[in-house]
Amino acid sequence: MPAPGPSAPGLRERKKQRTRDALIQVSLELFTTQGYERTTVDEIAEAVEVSQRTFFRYFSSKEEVAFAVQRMVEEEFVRALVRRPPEEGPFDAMRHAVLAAWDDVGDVIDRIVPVELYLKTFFMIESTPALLAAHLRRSSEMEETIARVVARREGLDVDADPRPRIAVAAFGGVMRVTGQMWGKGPDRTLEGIRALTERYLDHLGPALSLHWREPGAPRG
Amino acid sequence: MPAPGPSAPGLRERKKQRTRDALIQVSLELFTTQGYERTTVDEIAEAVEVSQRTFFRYFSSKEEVAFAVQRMVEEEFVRALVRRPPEEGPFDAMRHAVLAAWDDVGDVIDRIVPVELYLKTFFMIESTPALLAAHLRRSSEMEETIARVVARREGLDVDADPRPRIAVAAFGGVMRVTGQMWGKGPDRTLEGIRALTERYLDHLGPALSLHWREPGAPRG
DNA sequence: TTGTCAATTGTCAGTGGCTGTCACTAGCCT
DNA sequence: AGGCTAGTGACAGCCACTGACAATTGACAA
Repeated sequence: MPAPGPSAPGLRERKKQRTRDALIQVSLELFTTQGYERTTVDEIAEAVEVSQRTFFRYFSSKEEVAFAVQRMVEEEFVRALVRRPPEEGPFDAMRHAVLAAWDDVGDVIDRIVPVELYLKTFFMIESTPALLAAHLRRSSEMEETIARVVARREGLDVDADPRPRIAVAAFGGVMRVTGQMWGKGPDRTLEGIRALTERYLDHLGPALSLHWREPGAPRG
Repeated sequence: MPAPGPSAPGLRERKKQRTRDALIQVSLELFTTQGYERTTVDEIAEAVEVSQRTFFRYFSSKEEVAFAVQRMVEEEFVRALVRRPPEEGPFDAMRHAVLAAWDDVGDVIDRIVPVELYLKTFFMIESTPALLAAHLRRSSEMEETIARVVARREGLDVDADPRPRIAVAAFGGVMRVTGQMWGKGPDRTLEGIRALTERYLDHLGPALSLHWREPGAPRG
């Protein structure tokens, strides 16, 4: 019997992982080629050779599978943010975290699906009303998470001081515009969105990168 | 035959309007008392004594009816923004427009449903995932509209200069946080949300209210 | 190896949002 | 009065999603 190292989680577990990956891959492929609405869950299930019921055991909704990869990207960003040195101000930290995340996600994504497919998916999300709505809700949850991280970095209480949430909301707003504009523009590559991120943040930065710890902080 | 003045749009038209208003009122009442998900379209239709099919002829989805009043509020804001004097900077204009809108919407809403019901609806939207998603997507469309208004005011081209969209995104982000915090807080009145709006915008203002027309404007 | 347990899956039936179709009713207009 | 047509109801059907139960299969111990 082989020692169950960290790379041998048992047959059952591996099978599950394979099914999950297959569902993601097939879903994104169908979504990006035929469109999200024109793809039925039955179709996906059939292509992966599982029952429709099983699909819903892996993903609680058709929407969720569309965000499976996106979720990894977001987690990468949060990790990057937590890693930023504490002496950085909130905006610098967020800014550097996004850019660092864009540098690293390529590898992370490639472990599940081709980066190309992820980019197409991202574009599809932006242009499918139902998915755009879901995306924005997810972003908003994300912002809450980030606001808490920022607050912790600054030693503040999110519920007592509105500044973390406000700053993150403004930052998030810019990130969303970046995503939209990237989708509309011609350069649909990872480098493209990274460059755009940098450029757009430059517009907000000069106006917002004040240090909160300095005197003159606004009242509670 | 009575002269069809502006207040006499024909029996058929009036009947339609009454059906529509009834659908809105009943829907919001049911949504806010039983919850959105636990209210079926059949239920609404039955209460108004129309067929389910007719409901969908008035509103393209169950979601849409939930935003019928919200839509009026948004339109009020855009009107207020357009009315702002051109010498005001973008942020001052948006800020004053929101506050002016909060002052006026009371009357506008009351023509259709009690303001009380609208406030309860607003709260319900914030706390129902499916509606929150829809709300955010609508907000994002709203921001695009506003960005164009702002750009026109400043004599800019939205597609050439990213600043209008970025500024509006940041502003919109703060407005959304305001809505959320209002929902979580104790003071669920129109005055409450107006005050909170003012307070939160004060936090962003000092950092962002620079004049774009001054020298030192960022590059393209 | 084999039997048992528990996790995973398939099948089936049902709910609810939403759409197309078609016949019918009722306001409108000459 | 009578034809026209907007608005409606009734019906059938698609699809996302869920609960319940039975069948299967990997895990693990005897």
